[in-house]
Amino acid sequence: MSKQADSGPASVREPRDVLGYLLKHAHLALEARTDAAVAPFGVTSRDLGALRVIAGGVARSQQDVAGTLGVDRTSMVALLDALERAGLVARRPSEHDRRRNVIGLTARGGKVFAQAEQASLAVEEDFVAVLGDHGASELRQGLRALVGSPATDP
Amino acid sequence: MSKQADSGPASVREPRDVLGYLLKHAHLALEARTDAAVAPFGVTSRDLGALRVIAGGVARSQQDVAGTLGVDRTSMVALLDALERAGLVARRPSEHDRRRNVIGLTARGGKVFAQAEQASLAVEEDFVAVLGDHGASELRQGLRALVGSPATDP
DNA sequence: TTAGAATCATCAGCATAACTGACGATCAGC
DNA sequence: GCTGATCGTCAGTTATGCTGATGATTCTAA
Repeated sequence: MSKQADSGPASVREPRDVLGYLLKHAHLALEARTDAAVAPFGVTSRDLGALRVIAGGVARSQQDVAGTLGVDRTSMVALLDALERAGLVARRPSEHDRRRNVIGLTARGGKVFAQAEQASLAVEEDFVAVLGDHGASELRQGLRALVGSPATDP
Repeated sequence: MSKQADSGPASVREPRDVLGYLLKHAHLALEARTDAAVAPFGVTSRDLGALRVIAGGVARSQQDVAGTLGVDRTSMVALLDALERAGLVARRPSEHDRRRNVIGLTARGGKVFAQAEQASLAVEEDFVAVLGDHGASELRQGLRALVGSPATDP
């Protein structure tokens, strides 16, 4: 053997001390619960994210929606294909720039979004309940600060 | 067109108000920075996570490592294949249970881990610097609480 | 003691999603 | 008007998770 090195020098971080681990697992846990909660409405948490941005009415194009969500532009094509097939959103070419598609919710899409969003909110509140009201809002505050600052590249 | 519904009723959450969005993007941002910081050592943030668990010396099998990290057991095979090919870890059959592989760091693996972990720590500290010491520790605290509570399934 | 169930590492196959690069259609600036 | 950039789309590659199967091994119970 002799190829095996000494491998427990006491100074090794526990996974629970690693921020990346915490962020990943918190996200996975919340996503799993959200997916379960919105599945009855025929959508996934991913779909709901897109519906939310579209409902916000700020996005001017598919790439706007994709960029806002951090989804790849080519994945957004398929995502919207599915939502359109399900009758939840409608694409129409922009009048000002016919390269762009303007995405809007259909009447049915609006209803589904409202219901799924309510379920998602309930899941979120339950998820952060252990922190208490104060702790929950501080967590959001902190995360917003992290996400808000793009980088420190010296 | 008439198929388009009213799509901006003011009550739509901004992405920044959605916990899932915040967790996902905070994780992605940190992961990207970590990957950049540890790349010079020939590993990814994913590799580093595995090295960390292995260095901890608690894992008794590949599946232990995979389970701790939340990585699929079948993906762990390929991950360890790569680390082994790079000479950073070594598999050997357990003496007590020869179905299991005991994974250990090689001497070189220990060095790479130490260097990459240091770089990763620096990235983390820089990443949470905007929160201040107090805010950073509160964030970790909150996340630990979220990850710690498995579920509330009524 | 031995037969059947369970566990571990591995592999193959499928699904999802990110990424790159290309294309046609369209727009903007010179 | 031309050139270059942008938008949606498609094709192909890669990475990862999941399921299910296999062989080797261990455990359990009769």
